[in-house]
Amino acid sequence: MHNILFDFISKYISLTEGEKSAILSLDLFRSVEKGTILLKEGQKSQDDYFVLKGCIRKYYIINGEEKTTAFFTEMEGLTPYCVKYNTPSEYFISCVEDTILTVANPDMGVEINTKFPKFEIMCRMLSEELLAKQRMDFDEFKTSSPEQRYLNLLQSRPELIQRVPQHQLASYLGIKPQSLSRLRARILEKKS
Amino acid sequence: MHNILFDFISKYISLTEGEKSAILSLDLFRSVEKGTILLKEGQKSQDDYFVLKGCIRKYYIINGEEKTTAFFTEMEGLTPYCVKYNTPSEYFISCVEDTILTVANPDMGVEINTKFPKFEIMCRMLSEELLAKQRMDFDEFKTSSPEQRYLNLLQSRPELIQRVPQHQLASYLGIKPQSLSRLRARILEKKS
DNA sequence: CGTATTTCTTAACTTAAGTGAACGAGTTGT
DNA sequence: ACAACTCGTTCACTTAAGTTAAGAAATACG
Repeated sequence: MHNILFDFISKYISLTEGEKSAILSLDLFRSVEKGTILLKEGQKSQDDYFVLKGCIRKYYIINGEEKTTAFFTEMEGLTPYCVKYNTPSEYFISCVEDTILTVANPDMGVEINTKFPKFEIMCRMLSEELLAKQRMDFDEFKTSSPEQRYLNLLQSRPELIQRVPQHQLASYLGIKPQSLSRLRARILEKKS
Repeated sequence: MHNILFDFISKYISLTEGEKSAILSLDLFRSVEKGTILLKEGQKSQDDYFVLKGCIRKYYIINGEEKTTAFFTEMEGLTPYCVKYNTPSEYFISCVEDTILTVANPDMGVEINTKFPKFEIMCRMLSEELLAKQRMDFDEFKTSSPEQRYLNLLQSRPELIQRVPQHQLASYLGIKPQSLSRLRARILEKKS
């Protein structure tokens, strides 16, 4: 389990054994059951998440309807907006599957960053990378039709379509479940 | 002009006079005419932009059609994807208005970050902030209809609607210019 | 100036997504 | 084993965006 985290970190910086044990001493690892809600709308939280195994989902409830805006799977992390700005959360986070993740809070971040300046560098690299990726994803979303977005997802994260219920996938694509069904039927028809 | 940049930086870290002159010695400032294309599709570039005054636009050309995905105005910065990954650019960047901006490259960043570690911290803070904002914007886009997105933009960046041609705004909202016209007419009708 | 070009709007028609309802398959709980 | 629920699909109908075309308004330019 720990190795998954250290393998990930090693993509950015190299760690000494001392640094590794400093991280382990923080006791970050959590195992969470499918369906567990990690964060609720209106709640204040200081927890950052990083998924080691499994899948978590971010969603809003708008006019009584769930609107899923993101899935985080292996090697993906999430700092909820409410953590950065210490405001009540606007959205929910729940586990799509049984999930193993790390839970950190900003205090730990500050502590680690002060002790080991290279973490500061890693955090910058990681944020910059995620920002670039996020902007790409946003651009792709804006410039595509729902059908194209579904086909893109089929290319880029085919496993997600298997792991996640259709109605959550639909709202992730910005459409209703019925439209996703229809759209898939349309694609099948075109192929034949 | 310099003060705009230093005021911005001072939101994150405080600078000594020595640090300020180190920045000024890099000769970052550029004045660019409306219509100038700063980056073309297919081109490799090492330039980061930060807008001090004016407005720049990022757009793709897909099937011969311009698809605008972002506008950057005062106090907003952009590191093109192709800079981070040293690949040919997938999009264009051009000036919507006469614009004053800073142009930096990663080497300067490395130089400054090594000399003044607090820049590293500022870069992390800035990236994290932009990432959080970007995710909020994406969520809002996904969870809204085109009409709602237009109304949101009217709230959040009213000046942009004045500064930018309608057809560019339309594609920024993910629709065709004709649909934007119609949608605006519809809103006016509702009000009365 | 006046002409050319770009930009915005309007209209008629097509296509696709939203809505409400119904149905069957699969799951949960008792 | 049965009832209750969730989930995905389908259908008929409504609404809004895409498409094509035309014309008005604003802008650029010789």
